[in-house]
Amino acid sequence: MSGFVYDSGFILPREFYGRETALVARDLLGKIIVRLSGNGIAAGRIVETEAYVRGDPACHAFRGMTPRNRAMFGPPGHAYIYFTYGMHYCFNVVTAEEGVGEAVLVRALEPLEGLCIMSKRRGREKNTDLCSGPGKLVQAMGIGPDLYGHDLTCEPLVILGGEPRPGEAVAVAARVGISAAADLPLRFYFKNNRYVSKK
DNA sequence: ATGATGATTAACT
DNA sequence: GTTAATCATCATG
Repeated sequence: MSGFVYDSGFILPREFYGRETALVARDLLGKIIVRLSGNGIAAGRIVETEAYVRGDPACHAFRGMTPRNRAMFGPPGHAYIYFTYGMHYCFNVVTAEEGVGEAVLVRALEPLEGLCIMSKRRGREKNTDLCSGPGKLVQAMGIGPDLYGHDLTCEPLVILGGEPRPGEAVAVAARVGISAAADLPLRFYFKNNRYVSKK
């Protein structure tokens, strides 16, 4: 392990995740995801999230547990990763309490470290096109189905503490790309941040 | 067994 | 703004 980002942070404790999902989604803004792999270290700051909660028809856990969503019903602080549109993976953090089935979708990161690795994985050069979307950041960070259910307090994929910068404001809006419960204000992002997936 | 759908992205017009 | 790419998952029969 190496890199200033990794050495300067602290790993978020499980208690951070074991709270109301919308709160976790909001508080995840500014936190840092670190991915260790054979290619080196990659890290990014979370700038956009969405909450998926109980009683929410847009939530993958809405109709109960299936082989696909079983990680959502596991302990908080673990990864729920799913495949969609026949070509993309998305990364979520399990929240609330075990057995409930709630999670936070991480929609965008501000790249901090390992920009070269990210560019290589993405096949794109522009910094703003590396992690500005749920499918993009998963690709840039080298996150795959092998990390399904992974404990995010452990390597090789961890989330470290971090705070909003002075003057950085949190915006709340409707979630992106869903048809059910499309009006709920469960999307959180940093206003005016260039790495957010959509304005 | 079959069919509709999707927490997306990139490439067009 | 529109659309093709591309397929696992899930509900239905």
